[in-house]
Amino acid sequence: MAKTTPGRAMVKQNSGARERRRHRGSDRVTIQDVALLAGVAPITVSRALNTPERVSSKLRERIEQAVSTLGYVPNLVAGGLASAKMRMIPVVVPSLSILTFIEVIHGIQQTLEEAGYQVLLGSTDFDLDREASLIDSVLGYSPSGVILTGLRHHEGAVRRLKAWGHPIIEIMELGDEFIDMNVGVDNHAVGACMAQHLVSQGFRRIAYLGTGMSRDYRAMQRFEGHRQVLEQAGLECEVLFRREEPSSYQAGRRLFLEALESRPDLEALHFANDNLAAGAVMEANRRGIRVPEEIAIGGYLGLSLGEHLTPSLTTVTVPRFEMGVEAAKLMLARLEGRTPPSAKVDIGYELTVREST
Amino acid sequence: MAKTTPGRAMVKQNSGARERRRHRGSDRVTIQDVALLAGVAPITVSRALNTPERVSSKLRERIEQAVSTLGYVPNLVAGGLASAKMRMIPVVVPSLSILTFIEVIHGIQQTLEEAGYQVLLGSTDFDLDREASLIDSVLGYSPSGVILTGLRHHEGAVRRLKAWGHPIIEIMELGDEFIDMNVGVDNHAVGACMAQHLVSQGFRRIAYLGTGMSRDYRAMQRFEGHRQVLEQAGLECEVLFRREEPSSYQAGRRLFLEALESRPDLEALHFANDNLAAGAVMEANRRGIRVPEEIAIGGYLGLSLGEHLTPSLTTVTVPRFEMGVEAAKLMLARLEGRTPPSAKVDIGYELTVREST
DNA sequence: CTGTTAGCGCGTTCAC
DNA sequence: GTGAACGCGCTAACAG
Repeated sequence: MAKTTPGRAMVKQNSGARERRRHRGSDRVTIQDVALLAGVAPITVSRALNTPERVSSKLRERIEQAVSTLGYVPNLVAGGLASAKMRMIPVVVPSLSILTFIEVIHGIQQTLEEAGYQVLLGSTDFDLDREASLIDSVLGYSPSGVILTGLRHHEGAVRRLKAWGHPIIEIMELGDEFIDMNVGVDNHAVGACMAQHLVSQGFRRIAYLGTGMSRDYRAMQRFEGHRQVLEQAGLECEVLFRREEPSSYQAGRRLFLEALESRPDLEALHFANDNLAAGAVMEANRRGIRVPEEIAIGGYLGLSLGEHLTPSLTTVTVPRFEMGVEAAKLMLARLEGRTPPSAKVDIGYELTVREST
Repeated sequence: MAKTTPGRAMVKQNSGARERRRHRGSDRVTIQDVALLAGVAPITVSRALNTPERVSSKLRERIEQAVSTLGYVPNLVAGGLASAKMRMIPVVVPSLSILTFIEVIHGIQQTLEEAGYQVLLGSTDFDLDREASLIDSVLGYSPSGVILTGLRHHEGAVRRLKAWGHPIIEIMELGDEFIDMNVGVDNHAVGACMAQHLVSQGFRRIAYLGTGMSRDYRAMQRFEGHRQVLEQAGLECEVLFRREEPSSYQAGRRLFLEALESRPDLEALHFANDNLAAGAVMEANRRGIRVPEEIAIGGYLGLSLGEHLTPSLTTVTVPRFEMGVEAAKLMLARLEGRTPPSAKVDIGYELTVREST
């Protein structure tokens, strides 16, 4: 019997493998194959991979050897089912065509990927119902946590999320009624900041120009900050909105021309973001209108473009990439069981005064 | 016995539920709960959800009813394990800080999400080893397919991918040696196209200026196209490279100044992309250098910015969003069992002549 | 068209 | 420090 052992072992191995794959044969290398080769139990392989410190270095080495000779790649789905946790974080944003969200996602992705988490992308087109169903479906992936945009969501979704019990971060906006954690910027203060700057520069006839506020209520919050400052300064609050149109250089150019036409006595224009403001500066260049001598222009975001235009653009800069990084760090802290100092992070903003005002 | 049936049924249901959750109690609603409420077998619920046409409308209705009263959300991980397919497509790109990739991702994401697939984001920082390990780890999610950037990959990764047996699309670049499917643009032709334009405009002293080619070999392919055209025209091929630096408006401005300084007799500048070219135009504006009278500027990409600058930018436009959409469509075709007309899609490009040349 | 049975590959639980 | 047994929730395979 002893002398047949090797042969029998091999036969058993083969037939065992075939047996297991009787029905739906994926020919993937499994933890079982590794265990067989390393001469240990599957669970030991699992431990060697997930909690190496709980396995003797001798076995660990043998297992690592087997892993690399077989080219074993863990089946994260099986692991996820067993442990009810996938190393995955869905990030749900309103749109991927708006640079702001992209930059935040970049920060999130970079930080999470370094820590071994993958980012799942979802976009809602600013529709809270779509957001709700998207949230439901991504929860089906058993993610480790979720990152959402804004503080306003479908009521049912909020209820389900609160019951869910895993880390949730709401980004972009700051407030008191968040689900779990909150990283963002005070939109109202941002709008007020630029308005304050324009007023303090001595401008009196100031207009606020924006697009898309019917979709993105955060743009409306910034406007509200602007409005209050003007009111307190006793100034009239001129507005030019194109609520349905997305922001673009093109839209900025049009808005600029319209404003000049309808109110030629305007002294300063506060644009809802740098895309619009940059469009306005470029239109002014094309028409030979001097900025800020004939009319001043202010934006919001801190797009790198604004720095290079002539005149360079005064703006309120929000650290968007850093916002993503902070959100990811907060997420990781919670995932690793650390208790973050605060569940709410104000990412801040900065008034960047340049030539256009 | 008969009269106790309802009671017993309830008891059984409850105790059964408890029993199942003996060990690790997730209190999630499962397909089992739905089946119980609808009075059918779990598999019927599964079918009603995944292939509704194979279930009688009567049962389907009852099941839908049960689903919504219980608020059942499918556990995609369990389904993924059972079917060896998660409705998920990893998209692996070199960088999320380069707008081009973002726009392609946008097209992919939008198209796939409509079809009920989620996009998993991965970035490699142009490192083929990182790409290889990223590929290995995303395959662990049992995705339905994979989208990769470029045709050059780690050798082992290519081998494993070829053995994998699911749809794989390589984007951005066009070639004959692709793994499974290929959607992209002919970089060599793109570079030649702009060079051809500049030569045909009568420019003779032409320089090619680029950044980052040590990381992104596709930039080098475009340059090679440029070089060949100049050679055939009997012109000298001037170059100014900053191989390590990423592209930015800032880099474009510096490159522009350096070129003027080192070779004041240059007539036209062919920039490796619109970020650089736009930077150059903006620097020219700032210095009062007339474009194209004193020096012409051409770019590549078709960034919307180029259209709004003064002078507006001549460029070779590549439909990046559409490239993503096409890649996603090809993926979907394969996933739905349709055989696409071709495994290779040339997304094309267009010379957009504007004021800067 | 519907149900029964048997896993998918791994990690948790409990025992040694 | 290591292993055996079991089940996570769902679907493929086969039968009726």
